[in-house]
Amino acid sequence: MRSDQVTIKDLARLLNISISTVSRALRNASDINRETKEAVLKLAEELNYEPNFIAQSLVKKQTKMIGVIVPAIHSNYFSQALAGMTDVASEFNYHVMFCQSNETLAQEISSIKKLVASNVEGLLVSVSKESSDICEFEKIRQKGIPIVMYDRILNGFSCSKVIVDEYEGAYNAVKHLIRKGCKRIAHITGPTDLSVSVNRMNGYLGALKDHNLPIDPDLIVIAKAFEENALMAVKKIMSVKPAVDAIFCINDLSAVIVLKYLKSKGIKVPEDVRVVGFNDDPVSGYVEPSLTTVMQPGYEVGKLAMGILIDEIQNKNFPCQTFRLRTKLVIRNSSK
Amino acid sequence: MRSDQVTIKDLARLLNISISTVSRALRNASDINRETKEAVLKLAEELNYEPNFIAQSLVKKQTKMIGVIVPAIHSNYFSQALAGMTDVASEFNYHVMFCQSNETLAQEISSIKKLVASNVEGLLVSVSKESSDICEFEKIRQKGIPIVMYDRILNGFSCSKVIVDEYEGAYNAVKHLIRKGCKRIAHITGPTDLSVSVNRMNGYLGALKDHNLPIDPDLIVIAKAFEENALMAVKKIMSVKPAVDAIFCINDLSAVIVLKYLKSKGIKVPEDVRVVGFNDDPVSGYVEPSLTTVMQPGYEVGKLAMGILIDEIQNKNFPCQTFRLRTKLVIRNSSK
DNA sequence: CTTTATTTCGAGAACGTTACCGGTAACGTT
DNA sequence: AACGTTACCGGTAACGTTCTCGAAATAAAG
Repeated sequence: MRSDQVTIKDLARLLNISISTVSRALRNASDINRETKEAVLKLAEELNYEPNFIAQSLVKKQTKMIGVIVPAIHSNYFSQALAGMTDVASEFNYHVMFCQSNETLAQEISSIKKLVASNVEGLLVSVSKESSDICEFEKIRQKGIPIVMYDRILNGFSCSKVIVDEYEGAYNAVKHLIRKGCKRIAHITGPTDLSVSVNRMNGYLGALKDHNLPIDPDLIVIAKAFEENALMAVKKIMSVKPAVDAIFCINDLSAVIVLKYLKSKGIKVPEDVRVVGFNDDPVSGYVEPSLTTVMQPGYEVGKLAMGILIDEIQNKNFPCQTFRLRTKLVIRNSSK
Repeated sequence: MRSDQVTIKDLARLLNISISTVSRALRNASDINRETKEAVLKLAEELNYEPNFIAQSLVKKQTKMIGVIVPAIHSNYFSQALAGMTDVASEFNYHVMFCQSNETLAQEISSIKKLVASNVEGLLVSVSKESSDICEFEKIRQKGIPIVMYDRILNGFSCSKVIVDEYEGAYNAVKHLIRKGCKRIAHITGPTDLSVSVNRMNGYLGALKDHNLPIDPDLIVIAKAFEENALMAVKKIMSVKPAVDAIFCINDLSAVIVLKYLKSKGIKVPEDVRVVGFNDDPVSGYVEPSLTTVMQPGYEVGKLAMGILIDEIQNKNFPCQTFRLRTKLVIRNSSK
């Protein structure tokens, strides 16, 4: 903040009128003479006057700032979401203040506190993998600050939420495999307490059930840290008899590891085993064979979440609806 | 901003002391009695008092906010940089307000204006592909707001800059190819007015010259929109006689397209043609064969740039140095 | 017991703006 | 001539802090 800033006072002094009049002229109120108003505007232009946003914030009690918490900004999906958010925010003249939680609860909480302390008017949060506690968020809401959760939500906390329909995405992916004639479809999932794991797993189970395929517990393997444990998982899966003819992976990076392993073992994809991932990460278009995957509309999630939040801020009502965006199955060579 | 906020006034009233004393207690000044100070702190804790950041900003003339402009937030490199920035910022208790230029000059300018109007204390900018005009930035600096440019810099504008040594990166990549025995090394470059193109091209030329290899203009092909024109470029290159034995690409995505084309034509990589990219995009580890590439330390660029900016803000001196971070050649199968 | 130093505190201005309340012309109406 | 409208404008209090200055209370020194 510069100290040489031109203020409303300077304009008033130079024009020999009161600061109230200048203020009125600037935010074109009704009770002001056209000529004086024009004089003020002209001088303001000449002196390059810019209203002091901080001072305005103080009296109007609004900062036009929105806090966004992202688990990890590298990650194609979240950066897409962030892009959607900033686009909508700037359309409505809001600013976004942005923090990373780096997937830890501690950083998440400290970020939230910082954002609240900077008087954000609303919060957009996707919780870290560690988070399950509601009470921190309850505190924020008690202060009257609206929260919209996106993607990684906390079920116990009531607020507006924007998520993608992972169940349907997984369901359609597995249905696609079944239509291709697969009968023994394995699933590599994540930790059972994560909503991503649960939703995608349920979609998998639902599709099997609806198509009268038996559910074989041996074909469901947990990869605790996702791609880091995917290799172990695929090894385990490929050792099961009778052999599987498809693997549905919780995300693309795991699927890529699976593809690599299968190739190293001389197992042909998609002829011997079909593989499907989740996310539509850029890699999936580049691997060999290219990977069939479930596209999540990250940009749209961001746009919608920000739109809802701004609406809640401006209308001061909090409907607590949950919006579920649809995924899209992107069929590539790994399942053809 | 909530209206039910506990203020310093409330504390004063409840304790029957003046607001000045409360203020002193809160920012532990020297001239205050230990007991009263403790009483204030205790009550503040009980009532959950949080200082009003806006009010503090107004009188202290500092907002603790830094504006960051990114050409495009999706893009692994820039999101890495952003991660580095936010990490450093939060370490020094600064906040980052973030805008996208989406590679257009218009959005870049409007973003800058918005950020300045919100009283950011400094600006971190990577210019869009369209930008070449200095005067907008001159205006900002005249207001006393420090600017640090990172990655995509404007040479004509004097400020601190953080870039990666693309020349050296390209030079080493080409040297690596030469060491592998390559003699006819082609280069797919970008538009000639972009600094990325120029720097990498110069590195390529430098390495050839230093190793006494002739420069063949037929082997340098411009792909105007990078990867979108890479296919045409590689076709042109492969039609040149005598045949090339290596292709150095301006970025990884172009290189991946090159790899695909060569594979489709039955040309073996690295046996017939070696390929090297630039950026160390995540894809490069997943393609087949995996891609040798030049790693740019995005996270470090962000950290360093933010560190310099904060230093300039706090010490109010603007040394206008240029920092050049080193790249790292990541050797994978496409050049082995 | 006065004088001086030290500690502790309060009053009030300031930061730049908005918003409310009232005042003064000028004009028209009765 | 007295009154009511209207149009325009100024004074001033807020918003929640920090900061300077001086005053009061206490302690130390003579």
